[in-house]
Amino acid sequence: MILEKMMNNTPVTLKFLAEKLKMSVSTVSKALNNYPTINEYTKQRVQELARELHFLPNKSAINLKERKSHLIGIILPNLLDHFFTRSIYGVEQFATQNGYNIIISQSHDDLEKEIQSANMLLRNRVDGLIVAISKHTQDFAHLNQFENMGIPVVYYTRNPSFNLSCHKVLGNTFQGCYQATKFLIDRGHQKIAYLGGPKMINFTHDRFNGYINALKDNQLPFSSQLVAYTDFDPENTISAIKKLFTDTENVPTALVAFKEPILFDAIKYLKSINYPNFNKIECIGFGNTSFISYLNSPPIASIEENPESVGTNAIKLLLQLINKEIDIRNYQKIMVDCKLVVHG
Amino acid sequence: MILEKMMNNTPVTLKFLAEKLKMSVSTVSKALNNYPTINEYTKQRVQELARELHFLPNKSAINLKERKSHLIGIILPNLLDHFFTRSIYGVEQFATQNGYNIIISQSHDDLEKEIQSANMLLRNRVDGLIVAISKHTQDFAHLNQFENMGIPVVYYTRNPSFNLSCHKVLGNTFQGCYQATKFLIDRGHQKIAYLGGPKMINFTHDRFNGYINALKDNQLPFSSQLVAYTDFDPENTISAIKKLFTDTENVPTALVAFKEPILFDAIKYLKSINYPNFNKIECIGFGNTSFISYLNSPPIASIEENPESVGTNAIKLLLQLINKEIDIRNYQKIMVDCKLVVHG
DNA sequence: GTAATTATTTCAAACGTTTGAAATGGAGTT
DNA sequence: AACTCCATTTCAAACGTTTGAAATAATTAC
Repeated sequence: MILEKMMNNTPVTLKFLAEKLKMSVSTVSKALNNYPTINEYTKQRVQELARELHFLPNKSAINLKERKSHLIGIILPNLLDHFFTRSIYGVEQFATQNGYNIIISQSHDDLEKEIQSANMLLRNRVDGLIVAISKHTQDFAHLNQFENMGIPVVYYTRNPSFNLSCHKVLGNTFQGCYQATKFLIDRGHQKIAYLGGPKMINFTHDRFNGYINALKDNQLPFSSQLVAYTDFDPENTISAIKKLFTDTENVPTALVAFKEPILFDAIKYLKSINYPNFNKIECIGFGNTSFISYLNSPPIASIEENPESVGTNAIKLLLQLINKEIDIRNYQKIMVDCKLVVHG
Repeated sequence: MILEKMMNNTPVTLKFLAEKLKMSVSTVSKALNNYPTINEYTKQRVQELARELHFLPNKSAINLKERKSHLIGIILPNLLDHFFTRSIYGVEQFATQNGYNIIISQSHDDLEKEIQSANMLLRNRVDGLIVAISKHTQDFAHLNQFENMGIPVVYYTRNPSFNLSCHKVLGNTFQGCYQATKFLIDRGHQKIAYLGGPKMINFTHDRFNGYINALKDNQLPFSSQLVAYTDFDPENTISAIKKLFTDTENVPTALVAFKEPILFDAIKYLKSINYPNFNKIECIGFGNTSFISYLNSPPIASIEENPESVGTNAIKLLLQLINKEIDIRNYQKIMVDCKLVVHG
């Protein structure tokens, strides 16, 4: 009879177990949750039957009762950037360990999609949100809704550039860039170029400062001729590289770049024009892409941003906020150090 | 008064709206769901207040009532392989359009983690599952649970190699490999090597067959000297390449490889040993990696596997199964064609 | 003006849990 | 025999929706 019930897939609920065992639903519930007031023998009987019938508590019911979803929302620009996929790994691991599941949504760097994602996650009543904002996010109404409803939000990596009060977990991009520049200085370079990224991404400036400060701390002069900016469009990178390497007499011998794909575009171009002393130029970029070993003029080192650690820090902070171990208005800022990885 | 209630974040529920409007909960519910029996004016009033107070229906409650979670589970080996992240894009788009959210879990090619993921998704009562199994999955008990509970499962890309009855969406890897081989033949190559992947991945054999058939259809002889197998370990790729290119008199002039990273390892090695006529060798691999443009001995073409389309097909099939437009026991097999992308 | 019809709203149960309060059934005490 | 006390179990309400059936109000027909 029990088997029969299983077969025509009537769901196995507390009520069903209770009927089989001829006891009340609450006894069954409490037995499964190991309440001290329940008799040991009763617990055994209940747990045994539950196992036998593959009882799975219905999460929707629990969530409704507990007014929790046990869901963490993540909004990020895309899953094609390994920084983000690696960061998810850190989030997922820690979240799962603590009984939360994650629900990922890509904004594709589009504000409209980001708003949609936010609303979707809101409808799903996520217990918290981790977000790397799109390039175009200036207005935060769709994200502020969460805090207004008491749902904590942690901004990570990409975050509001103006100092909006919010929880942040960031790569210590200043330190990373400082370290890379210092490394090149220690190798004897005097003229180190800096190839910056889109100015609208908030940490662009921090990286530049890392570069500047390393120069200053080592008594090297700063020259604006050695600095250029680009974005992810290879054309613009080529223009920037022309400024730095060909249309100048202040020729650099080393280069620190905003991000590896940009650096690769730069290297590709220099190589394509047979730039004199090309293989003397030492380059470093943010990223530590796994493909580096296939390049045959690879960067000398990479600035590893430890995305897993950024993710882990973000979820840890978020869980503290959810559990009210930290007050939601007591805004936190966590920096995760970068690490210089020397190749070869 | 209304504002006050909003402020101390009492949740805005149907009941709350009903009280404000002095009508019953069911009227409010029906008004929001646009029931024809509800008076137009009433609908207006309800919808206006709902908008004003940012009413968001509680999904847990709806899910409980409807016995649905509106959640699609995805289990895949990892998010670092662009094939998978691109496939997710296809899934996400279509799922969202149809009112489903996706919840992604990585197995890291570990059976134990895959089992955990499966159980987690089961507890969350996903309405359907899309899965690319781990390399080590031989036993399917943890995945069969879903169908036993009436939850449809679509295997995609990686799927049970023996012809287990199940729904499958696969890249037409035979056709892709055939096309690539044919392309090389048409360019005049007579000796085309085939570098295969791990034999435990089910579609390895299909690719090989594509290669073989292209040779046969074009009256080229097959030689086992021109075939070698490897996995993702560069050491093994080097051994395979030695067999194919150096320890033989039957020297190939072209190469079809199982996957691009493997092909890159091969190219890197041949280059490193200054293989004679290196730049005459024409290579093709599965993948169409975005990094190809940075290589300076890039493959002549890529076999684009259209992961987005694989994803879209998987979710479309899954939704048909969920909606019972296709019987769950009426096992489907969908092939998604590859496309040869010629570089340069 | 009453009955019949139609439009609209409300009732009430259900989905599957959790949990404090109340009830039950002994055992131990006097 | 009546009482207290404890262990254990059950009751009942609640979480926020949905939805068919029932009730009510408004309109039309005769």
